[in-house]
Amino acid sequence: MRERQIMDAAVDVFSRLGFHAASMDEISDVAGISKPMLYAYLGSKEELFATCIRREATRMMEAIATGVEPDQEPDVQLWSGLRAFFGFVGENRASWMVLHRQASTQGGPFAVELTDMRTRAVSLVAALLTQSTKAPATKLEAESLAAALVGAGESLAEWWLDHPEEPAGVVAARLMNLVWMGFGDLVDGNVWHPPSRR
Amino acid sequence: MRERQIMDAAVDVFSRLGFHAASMDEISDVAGISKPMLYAYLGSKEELFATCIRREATRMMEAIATGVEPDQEPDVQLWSGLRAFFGFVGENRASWMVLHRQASTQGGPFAVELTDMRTRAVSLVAALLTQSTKAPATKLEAESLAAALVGAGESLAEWWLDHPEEPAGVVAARLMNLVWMGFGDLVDGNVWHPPSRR
Amino acid sequence: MRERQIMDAAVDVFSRLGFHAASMDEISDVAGISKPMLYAYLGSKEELFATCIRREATRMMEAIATGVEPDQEPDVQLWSGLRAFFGFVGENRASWMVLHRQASTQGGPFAVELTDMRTRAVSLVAALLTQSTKAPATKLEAESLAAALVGAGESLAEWWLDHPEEPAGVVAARLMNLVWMGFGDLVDGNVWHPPSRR
Amino acid sequence: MRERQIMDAAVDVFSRLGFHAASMDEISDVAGISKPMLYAYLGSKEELFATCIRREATRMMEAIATGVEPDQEPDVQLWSGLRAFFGFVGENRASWMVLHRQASTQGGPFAVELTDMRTRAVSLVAALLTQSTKAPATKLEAESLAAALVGAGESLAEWWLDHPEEPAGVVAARLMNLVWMGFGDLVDGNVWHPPSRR
DNA sequence: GATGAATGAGCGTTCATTCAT
DNA sequence: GATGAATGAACGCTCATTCAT
Repeated sequence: MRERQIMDAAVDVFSRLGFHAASMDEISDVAGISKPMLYAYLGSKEELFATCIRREATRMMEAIATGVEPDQEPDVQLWSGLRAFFGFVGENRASWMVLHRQASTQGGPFAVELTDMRTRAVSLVAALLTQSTKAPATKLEAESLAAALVGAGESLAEWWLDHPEEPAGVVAARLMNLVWMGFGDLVDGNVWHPPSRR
Repeated sequence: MRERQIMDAAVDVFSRLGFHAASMDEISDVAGISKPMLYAYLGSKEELFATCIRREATRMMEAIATGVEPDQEPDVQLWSGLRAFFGFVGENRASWMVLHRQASTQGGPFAVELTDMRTRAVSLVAALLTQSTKAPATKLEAESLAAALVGAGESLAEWWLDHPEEPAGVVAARLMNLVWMGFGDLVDGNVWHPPSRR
Repeated sequence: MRERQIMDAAVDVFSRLGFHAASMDEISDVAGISKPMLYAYLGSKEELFATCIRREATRMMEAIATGVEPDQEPDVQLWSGLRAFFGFVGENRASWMVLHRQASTQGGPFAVELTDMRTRAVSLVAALLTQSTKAPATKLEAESLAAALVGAGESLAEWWLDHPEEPAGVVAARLMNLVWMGFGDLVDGNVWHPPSRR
Repeated sequence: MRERQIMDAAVDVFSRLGFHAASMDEISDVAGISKPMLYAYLGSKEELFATCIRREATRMMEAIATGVEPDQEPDVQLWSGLRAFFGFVGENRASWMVLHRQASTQGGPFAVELTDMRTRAVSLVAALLTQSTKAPATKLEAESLAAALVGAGESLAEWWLDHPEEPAGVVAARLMNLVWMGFGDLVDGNVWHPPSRR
């Protein structure tokens, strides 16, 4: 499909240059089509950007939803989710950047798309937290913890880009340990292991 | 100093409008000087922005360094660091926005400044982790965990911008609990408390 | 004929939107054909517009020629001509607008078509004037007076577009009185009446 | 004044090409300045056009107001007005075109400027007509006759451009004869003469 | 014969940047 | 040292015009 090829180019350019610095000229160049075609297929620059965000958000959420194992214990669920997340980021650097970085700086229409995705992600984590009988987490608490988790994931993913020798699983396990065990346990030498090794 | 007054204006305008939407005209207006002076003192728009980032990053690192209590137990050190961080963000919204939100979306020259700051923060936390006798963390492990923590802090701070009704202490405590106790303890109802209440 | 249907659409669109705002897309849409066909039949946008002007000018001149009664006294001839003119304008707003309003504002190629029509109209009136035995009008005099009369008619017709509540006959009679009796008689209360009431 | 020189260029270009076909590039070229200066001095294209119309309308009305002799008989007043009008048009072809032709085709903001001027012109003529005791002209009648007169003047002025050998006074006298004496008198050989020759 | 799909060229507008004073 | 005035270079967007089918 033609739209697909254009959006790929747009995600590439947006993630490299940011919304404002990206020019429709460059996007159409990268896509290998003329500017009028770009407008015919995807509308204005803002519409194009919003569409990019929506598409990438959906792709990532689907990757995570596919990877997660909903019938397992909470820790296993979180573990599978993180693994899926790092797997996706590892293979879709541009997607992730356009999705999160860029979208959060441009106000207005884009905030909606991002809020949508964050809400879905937060719901997932919040569900995990409130599943457990003993954790009477408020909505605000769950939300903020989810935000922290997402940020930790993002930051770690970025760090990972500078240390590509580490496999995705190791990086994911490291974050899993941080958020599940906490530094408190870690400094005591207690670590969390995937279920197969328990 | 003349530079000081110009930079204050720049941080104000950049944080309100973002890098691209901010115009040198407006910055010079707010600074109360003419545009040629602006260029004479701070160079190009990009240089000015990079300088802003550098200055604000330094201010923040200093605030944290001042707040942290280096002779205490690791958890107290972390806690005091987090409190200082969220305290700074709460009182310097403009600094923080220009620093983080804007810088992270503009490609190229600015990433360097941001990476610098993140590296310094990561080093601090990594030192904390390796201080502890029982944690045989490799340098790589410590660094990645620190990266995750810093990211969680950044992300939570950003979330906080949209929920200003929460007091700084509450937000900091929430992150402290997450990273010290871990979800594993949290779902069991175990929480971390500041030293005065132990 | 295919051309006929296209030109009808063109006159409609041109008169509604003006030359520049009218797009070949809209004209082909209204005509119910594809754009390549539009170009095949009528050439460029400028050619199409010129053709519209020519067609509508011809239609109008024919309407007037049909309405005029050449064997009557000069005043009756003039009267019947004016009546025919205002009758045509009243029933062909679109024609008239595209013809006059639009054509007169676009420079260059279109002026020719308009000048042609005006020349033909002026010739008719000039002939009327020189018919009369007692008027030793030079060719130049007759032509200039005719030009003035035609302009008065055009302008009054345009004024009429903004005051559609007036019947065609009243407007025509008003111009007839002006050009036949003159202000000199009008301010004395002398008016001209159509022959049936003499 | 810099504005003056820009407006002269704008009137020139607008009158040659029409509102839409005129480009800001060409106007700035003709004015001998850069496009940003054009925008700095006169605002957007629409504002520039409106300003042109306003200026030219004012110039013309002043020329006529200066030429007219308000304490004379109605016919002398009209005569002096017509003479002033043709004098102005003879020396300001571009002004007149941008003023009348162009303004009447563009809707919206420009109509206001034009309506203003037409209202002032119509008032003058209507005052002439209603001055005379015997002419109980309604407002509508006066307005329409004034429109016709204006159109006749315009058309004759245009005809004049193709016959530049005729002096302004002769052309003005011809229109004076038409509108004061009417064809009825003219075909009988009765003509109107300026007061000095009566 | 007819068209869907494509584009070259241009427009109005803005802004970082720099002379002339 | 300081500035008002000026501009080169883009940018988002549109449209008359034409291939490939």
